[in-house]
Amino acid sequence: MPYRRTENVSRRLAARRAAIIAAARAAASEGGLAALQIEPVAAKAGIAAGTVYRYFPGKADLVAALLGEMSDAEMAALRRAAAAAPGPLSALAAAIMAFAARALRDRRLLYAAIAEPADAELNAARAAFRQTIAAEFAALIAAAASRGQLPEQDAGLATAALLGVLIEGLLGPQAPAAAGRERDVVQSLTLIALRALGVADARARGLVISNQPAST
Amino acid sequence: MPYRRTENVSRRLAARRAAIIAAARAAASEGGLAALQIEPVAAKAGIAAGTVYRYFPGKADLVAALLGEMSDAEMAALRRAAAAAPGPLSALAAAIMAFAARALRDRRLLYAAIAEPADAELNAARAAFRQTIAAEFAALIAAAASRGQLPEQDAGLATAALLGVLIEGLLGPQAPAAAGRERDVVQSLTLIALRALGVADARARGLVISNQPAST
DNA sequence: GCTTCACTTGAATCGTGGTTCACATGTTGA
DNA sequence: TCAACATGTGAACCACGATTCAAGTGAAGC
Repeated sequence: MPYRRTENVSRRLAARRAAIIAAARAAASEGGLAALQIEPVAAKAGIAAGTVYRYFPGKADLVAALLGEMSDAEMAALRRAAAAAPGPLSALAAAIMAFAARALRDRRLLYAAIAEPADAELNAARAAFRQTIAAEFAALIAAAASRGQLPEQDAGLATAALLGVLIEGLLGPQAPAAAGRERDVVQSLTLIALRALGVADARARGLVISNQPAST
Repeated sequence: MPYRRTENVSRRLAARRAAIIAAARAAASEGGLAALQIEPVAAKAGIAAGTVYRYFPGKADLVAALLGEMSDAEMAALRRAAAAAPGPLSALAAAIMAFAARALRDRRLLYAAIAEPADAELNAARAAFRQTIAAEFAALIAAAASRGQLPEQDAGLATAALLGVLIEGLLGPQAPAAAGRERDVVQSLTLIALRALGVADARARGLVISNQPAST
């Protein structure tokens, strides 16, 4: 039996798989979904187009893998931000700011992932991505609501609205004007988001300021 | 000179053009953008595929025409709703409710028009559609702000956020649960939207109730 | 070195749906 | 009815990009 997959080879394969996903991320980040094509991605990863299909059954699976990675990273960041806050409402504010700050760091990529007009095949993967983030925010909202720090309201609608504020405010057509004043945008948008959820203006301003730096 | 276009023919042509747009609208309303294809639309309009190109240079132009019609209708409805209100803030609330109520009347169509993953060609037309609506809301926001009924804030961001609340709340993935309780959704979402803009919770509730029926 | 597979290649294939165009049919004014 | 032109037709064409696959390359064990 003259062939068995070696540890060494396994590592190489895994690395290549990761390289393909990284190439896909880079392509989407640079040129949006339009640039997320098999041939260019393969070229970026230094392999032939056909090889991609050794690692992913189809394009949809590749995109799903990329979105999965992004989803994990996003969730981790939100949790980290929330965990560092003193209370539920502050945690919610921190998570919102973290999301906004991260989004502005690579707007094109997030736009591609969450909002860019795309093939219907991607919708399932995209829905999962959105759902993951939505669930995270929903939990934070629920926590704050259970302490009476938010008014009674339809949780699903509130979560959707929050996502809407963030998506449209960060990625929407008027957002491009934000270059250079990311800090401002993050703070203003967080203020708006908190108000939308029912936090009084004055209180919201305080939360925005107390969660100041919003790095990472 | 043995041919000159007759009044009669002109009317027929105009009617057919309108029929094509209507067919496109129906297709999008029933099957989303995926159903908005030349051949099916032509069939719906009772003509051959090639004939569509006598009326529109290309698919993008057809879609643009449809979006233009929708845009006009939407703007008229918003203005009508706002005009009937007693003051600027009430007008804003009325417009928001009108938009939400109309959106729920044909969610699929609006989703196709504003948010559904689509070909990049449509983006220009779609952007114009969004821009029209955004401008309308921006004007209402500005009017209310100039009377001191809204706090100082970045107008563009506020408008984007408002659109985000509406789009995501009405058309987003979690929206489908709304069947049967449209009235509730319209009111809750309007409340959230007004709060996002800086209207205090209590005041916002009053505005939502006073603009009650939100018909048309 | 040699056999046996896994992995890689990239040109050819394929499906999709918008667009074209040679031809057919209508319409007008004489 | 006829000439001249507009309008309608739908099958053929085309571009695009995902996917396939027969042939080439490389690693593992003998």
